[in-house]
Formats: sequence, C-alpha cells, structure tokens
Amino acid sequence: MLTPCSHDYQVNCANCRLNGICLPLALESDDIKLLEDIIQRSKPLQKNQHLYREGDDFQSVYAVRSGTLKAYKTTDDGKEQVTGFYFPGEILGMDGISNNTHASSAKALETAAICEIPFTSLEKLSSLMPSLQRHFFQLMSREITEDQQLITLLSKNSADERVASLMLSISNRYARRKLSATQFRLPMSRVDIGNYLGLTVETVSRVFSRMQKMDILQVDNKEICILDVTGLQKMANLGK
Amino acid sequence: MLTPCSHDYQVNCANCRLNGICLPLALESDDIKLLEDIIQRSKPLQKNQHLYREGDDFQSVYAVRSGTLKAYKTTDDGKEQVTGFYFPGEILGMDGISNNTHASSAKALETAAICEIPFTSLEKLSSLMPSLQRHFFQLMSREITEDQQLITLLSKNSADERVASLMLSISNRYARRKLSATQFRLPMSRVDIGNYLGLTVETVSRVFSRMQKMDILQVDNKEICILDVTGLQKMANLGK
DNA sequence: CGACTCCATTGATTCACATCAAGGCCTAGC
DNA sequence: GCTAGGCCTTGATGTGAATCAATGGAGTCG
Repeated sequence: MLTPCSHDYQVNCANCRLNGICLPLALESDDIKLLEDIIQRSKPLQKNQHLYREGDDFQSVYAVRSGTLKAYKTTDDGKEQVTGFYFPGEILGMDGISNNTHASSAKALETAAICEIPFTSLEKLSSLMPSLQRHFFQLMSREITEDQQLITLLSKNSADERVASLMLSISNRYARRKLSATQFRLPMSRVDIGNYLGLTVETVSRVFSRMQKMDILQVDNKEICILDVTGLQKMANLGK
Repeated sequence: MLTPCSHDYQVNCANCRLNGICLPLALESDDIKLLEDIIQRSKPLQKNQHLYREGDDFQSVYAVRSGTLKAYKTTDDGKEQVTGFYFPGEILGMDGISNNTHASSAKALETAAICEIPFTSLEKLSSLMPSLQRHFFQLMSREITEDQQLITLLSKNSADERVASLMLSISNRYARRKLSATQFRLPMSRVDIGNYLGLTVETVSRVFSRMQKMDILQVDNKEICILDVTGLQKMANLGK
C-alpha cells in the first residue's frame, strides 16, 4: 500500500485541475472539504511500481492525479490480461469491493501521483452526502458500461477496428483534460495495447503501419499524431 | 416498464427461497420489511418480452425471481452483443445508473417473474442502512469483476474453453439455488451462446458435438447433462 | 562509448474459427 | 397429418490474425 509521506504534496481537491472529472465533481465546496479530509496523498509511484496486487486486502479506491496506470489480472496459467488503463482524473480499484480483495493488480506505466480514498470512510461519507453516494454509484456503473463496450469490441470487431477505437478513446481522454486530442504520447507499450485488445504485438504493429500508410495516423514509436479523425472514426466502425 | 398488477403475487423477500443470494442477503428481518415496502412485483414477463430497452429512462434495478433473461446491446451497425444472462436471485439493470439511461436491453428468454426495485428508494434506504449500501456496492463490484472475467475469456481463450467455462458457470448458478449442478436445461439458444462468447452458432454446435464425443457432456438439444466435471474443468482450462 | 536488453517492425507460414452451403429435426398452425 | 419456419448440426472452403523468425532501433548501464 502507499506509505504516507511527511512533506505535504500541496494539493487538494478544491484547487485540483481534475476536480471536474474526478470524485469531487458532485460536491459543494463545503462537502469537498470533508472529502479532502479522508483522502490521503503520498509519495509518487515510480514506473513499474504496483499500487496494489491481485489478492491484496481491499482498503481503498484510488484516483489518478498524474501519470498512467494499467490494471491487469493474471490467469491461473500465468497469462496476463490487461483490463484497463487509467489516466489522470480516473478512479480505479472498485473491483475490490465485492470480496474485500483486489480482483486485479494495478501498476504504474510511468511515474504517477495517486490520491488514496479509504473505502470505509467513503462509505460513511456517502451515507451522509446523497450526491456523493449517487456519484460513486455512477462511477461504478460507468465502469460496468465501459467493460461492456470492451466486451463488444473484443467479440465483434476486427484488429483495425479495435486499435482505432482505443486511439479514439485515448484521444477523448486527453481532450477531457484540455490537452491536445490529436497529438499525444502513448504511455503504454505495444504489448500492453495488444494484450488489452486481445491481439498480438505483431498485429498491433501492423495496424499502426497500415494506418500510417493510409495517412490516418502518424506514428513515431509512442508519439501519436491523428491526421484524419474522420478516417479514424470510420476505421473504428462504431458509427457505421 | 412493468405494469403493476392488481392481484398480489403472494411473495415477499422474507419468505423468498432466493433471499440468501439476492438483495436481502445483507439485512436483518426488520430491515427486510423496509426493503419489501419499496419493491414492486408485477405480472410475469412472457418469453421475448422486454424488461427494458437500451435508451429507456433508468428508474429501477430488477431482481429475477424466476425464469431467465438476457441483456444485450445493439451496436451502431445493428449487430447484437449479448452481455449477460440473468438467473433467479440475480440483479440486473445497474448499467443504467451512470447516465440515467439503460445502456443495454433486457429480454425474457422464457416466462419470468421480476421484482422491481425503484432506484431512488433504494438510494434513500441505502443511506439509512449501511449494510444495504455496502451490499449494493458489492453487487456492482461483482458485476465489474464478472465482466472482466468475460473480457479475459474472450481475449485469451479458445472456443472449447469458452463454451466449457459457460457450462461451468451455469452449473454453479444452478447449484447455488440447490438445483442439480449436473443436469439442467439451457434457457438460451445456440445463437445467444455464440453471441455472448464471441463465436458463431456453427462453432458452438461443433464444440458441443466434440464434448459429447469425449463423454464430457451429454447434449440433447437444450438438455445438458455433465458427465465428467473434471474433464469439463480441464477443458475450460481455468485451472491449468 | 559500446554492449546489452527491451521494444517495435516486417515477412513467411500456419491454423482456428468464420463463412458458405446443405440437410435434419423440432414445434406450430392450418 | 401435413406443411412452414425456426433452430440445430455437419461438411467444405476461405481468411484474418497467430505464430515463427529475423532484423532494426531506442533506452540504459557499466
């Protein structure tokens, strides 16, 4: 788990750039103060460090303040399945609630700052603040609908469509933070992308090459530039 | 939505056979009475009738009392994706919370009796009863972990493994209701199974034939008899 | 600076499942 | 009791992505 840190990180929800997309979204400023009181901030996670591991006791959910994480499960025969990527402003760890045990592991893809939200405190606060309870229900529900999107993607769509969809999803998540929607750096490796999308590295690489040849994307290793959004959307085929 | 029915269906949570696996699980008998007050029962759903449709306003979550339902999404290009099957004692509709709109449709696979639980009432009650709030958080979290299981299945497992896993899952769900874990009737068609597992009907059919030839399963149309549980588990490959 | 390792790309081949096609079997309705 | 329309099964063929194999960077550490 995170080890508390002596020097304060000088951040709070009220002035956090992310409060429009994170947990505080639902709250009045008085209530935000109460939420802040239960949130713990700590030393940033280094690349490849775990936030929690599958099987760990569940204590908290986590908000990403900066950096990116991946969540993954290890199957009984040792294979990995990446179940999600988490960008700043997003909440992870909710899959641990059902059994009081984390059902997946979470690892930093790059240096990441995290806000830890102890779940029992969040529960108590939720009972007192209906809008927080509602918001948290909504967050969990969103996780469900996103997983169902992924299920559909995996079961119905081609390699091209899967990769295109992921690029659009990442683009949207940058846009939401008022960053460029067309030019960004992928925090994850091709292996992780392939794993998440149910494809091999080679296939992911080939799709990128194809997209480049079609002048839809410019790819320079992890630097992505979307040249033709409509083309990309057409390729994702979620609008056909 | 369900139309309330004049004649009472003579069921309540306290004496329902399913209360050990359904919502009331977490509650003392006094509290169960309060929950009962908000639950609405109504005329059974006929085969192929919808409980709700994608895009409908979200008002309630639903518990299955008898029968089976399938939940599915329709993609923009008109294809269907089955996202889950719901057996007695299970709760569905939670994917509607995030947007106040149902993100999927739910349809009865056979005549089904349903308990409707209006969500705003459930929210209020949850604020008052911490154990109910907790239990509902857990239910949603379980939905997340189950979706993640399916994601892994779709992305990492062969046709044989997928079908075997589904058979085991259904078997477990019968067992939980103290029904035979080895002999049961599939409520869904081969098409639905294939759709759910990301396979074609033909492939599902072939897998069943193969399992039959290997004396793992006896298949007579929708009647299934598991002859060799260990063989089935080995085939599902979730324990290797 | 060079050696090592990890990551990404590209090509050749293989394979699991989709697709196409046909026939059989239930159930329902006339 | 016969016919129509679903549903399920089985076989033949095709294909998209996996696998196998090799090479080319990019970042890292002594």
